[in-house]
Amino acid sequence: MIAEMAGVSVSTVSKIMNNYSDVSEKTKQRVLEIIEQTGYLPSNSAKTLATKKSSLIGVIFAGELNVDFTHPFFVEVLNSFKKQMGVLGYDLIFFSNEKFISGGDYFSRCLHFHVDGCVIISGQKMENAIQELDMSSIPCIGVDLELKGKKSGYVMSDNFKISSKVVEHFYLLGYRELGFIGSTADSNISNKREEGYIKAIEGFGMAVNEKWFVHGDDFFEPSGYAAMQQLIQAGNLPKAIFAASDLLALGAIRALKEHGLRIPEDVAIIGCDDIEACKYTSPKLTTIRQNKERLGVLAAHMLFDLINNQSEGGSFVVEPALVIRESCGSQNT
Amino acid sequence: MIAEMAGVSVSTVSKIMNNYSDVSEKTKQRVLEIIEQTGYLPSNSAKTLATKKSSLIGVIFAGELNVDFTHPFFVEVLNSFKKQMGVLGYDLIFFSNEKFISGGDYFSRCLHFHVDGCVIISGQKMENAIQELDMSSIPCIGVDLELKGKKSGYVMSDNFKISSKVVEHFYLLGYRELGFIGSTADSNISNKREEGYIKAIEGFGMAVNEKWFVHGDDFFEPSGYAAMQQLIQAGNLPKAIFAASDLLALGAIRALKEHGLRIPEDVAIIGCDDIEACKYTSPKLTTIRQNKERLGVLAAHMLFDLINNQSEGGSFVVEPALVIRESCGSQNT
DNA sequence: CTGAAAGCGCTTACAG
DNA sequence: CTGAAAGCGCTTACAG
Repeated sequence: MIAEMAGVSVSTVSKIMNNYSDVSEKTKQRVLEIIEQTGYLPSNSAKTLATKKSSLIGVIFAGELNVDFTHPFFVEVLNSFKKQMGVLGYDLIFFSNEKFISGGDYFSRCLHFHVDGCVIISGQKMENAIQELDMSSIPCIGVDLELKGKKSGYVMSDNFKISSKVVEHFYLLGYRELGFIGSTADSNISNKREEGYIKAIEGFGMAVNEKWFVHGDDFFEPSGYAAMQQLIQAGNLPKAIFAASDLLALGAIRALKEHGLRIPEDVAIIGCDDIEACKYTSPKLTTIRQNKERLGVLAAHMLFDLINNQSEGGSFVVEPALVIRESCGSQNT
Repeated sequence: MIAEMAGVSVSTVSKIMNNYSDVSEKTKQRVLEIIEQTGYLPSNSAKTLATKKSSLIGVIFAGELNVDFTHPFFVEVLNSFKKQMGVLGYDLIFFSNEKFISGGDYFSRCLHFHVDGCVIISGQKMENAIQELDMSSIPCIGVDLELKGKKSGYVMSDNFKISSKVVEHFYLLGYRELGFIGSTADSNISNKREEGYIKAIEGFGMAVNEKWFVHGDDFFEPSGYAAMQQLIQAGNLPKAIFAASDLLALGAIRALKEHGLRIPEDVAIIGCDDIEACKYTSPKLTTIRQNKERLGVLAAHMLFDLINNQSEGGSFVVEPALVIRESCGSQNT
């Protein structure tokens, strides 16, 4: 350790760096000064090796069809997560999802890097490696992913409430023939929204017409386009459609426009997420806002508490909000 | 090391893990088998401590006003970079840009984590810490950032060519009154595009009207909106505008629409980057595509070579391409 | 072909 | 209040 320029032992320096109390104020000041001058930062690997703590959080894009930096929703919660984790003193390490050169599932890789905890971003077709991690002693927080392990927790929006807000809005505007565009059946989130949607429709005493429920391969724009095409092909469109993501909604709008259909005059649309793009489309997209910032901050704090044994895991559900723009009009009161 | 279940020494196991040749095939097989069974992965921190190599690449969002995961252009090159780095055997670590709890500039933090190299994403208002890193012996690759250090290099699109393609397209469509929307004067990239734009306009023998050159605070949508407002306020609009980013262009379009102006009939627009959103707007945005995937892959390979001393730094410039959609029409031949 | 030993830069009981 | 020593889990000369 370079800091023996101060003429003290390594142990003493170590104690100072770690804010132990049993050091004389005098030597403490002297050492601190030298540290300041040299811009010294202890080697992370040595520290990690000695303590088994790395101040590193692993981030994992789970699922075979996984989300990446390109995903407008998750990327925003990740952004907020990263910031919050930064002020808590952690850096992030992103695991490459390609098969690691030296092999190794997520769990071994967590050990390998001694990460203090992980955040796992939901994707499609979950691999077993995620389960293994979930069940391990490594603290994990799922985003839109219901982790059940002892040292795990998760955050997500209240998906049932999302759907009921959509239905309520449609209902109040006079729409009675409601359709739905979701993702595949192996998407838990899509299923939840669909289920909630159906419940809400029935709750309002309207009829559920299964023909108007279609599904893409994922949550992206082309899937929305394809799903809408399918609906248009079948003829007899619903008056209003809830798309389980904004991107899906944008795809649907593109298909509608290509067929000369107007939004909202012919078909009203509500998306979900409130990504940036909603504001720039025409018509501007009415949607359900997921509080991405809050999801990220919450995930960070939960993970922090888990790491420091101040909590037992569990979940946090955040409140969604309807954002009214132009894609539903305001007809019929 | 757990693997002494094999009845050999740590040294031997180490040699096997590192593919040294001087090990008998027999013991090698035996050890490999045990490794396979236990799913053993060596501790990264111990290895790093011993070798000074971490197989970690630091990613830095540079500048006080820095880009983050939310930026549609950089995020795509990062995505491609991450994938490529993954197959090369590296994981990524993201430095929190908030002041690190224990202090430390980028250089110390690189030492701290023993990163093998860094990728630095351009932002606005570069801090000195970046220069320090650039000049250090740590391999660095800048994205849209001209690093000059001995162990540094950078990738970017050919910004002059970007501008000349824009002008050529405008010219061929008959537009003669050309405007420009850029970012602040401290953005090197914006300046390059503006400079190239002016040169190209003059090259085609057209007049440069400075009144039609305006600037926002950054490359984001609201800046484009504000800049366009300014132009509209001033009256006497140009016939065609080149915006230095797609987001800037989208903002400009929004302002134009609010004033009842039509695109491209009243004003034609070309953006830059070719982000996803270009396809979903109306009109769909004509733009210059930056090959984000290639930029990322190139950055990864250059960094790899720098790390392995197979190159001396330098730069790579990638070819941009015009993508014609709807925001320029095709009038006047 | 194999292993004992030193070293990487820290932390943590433990003496003094 | 301070320091010597062992240990964290690897790698790398160096002997054998």
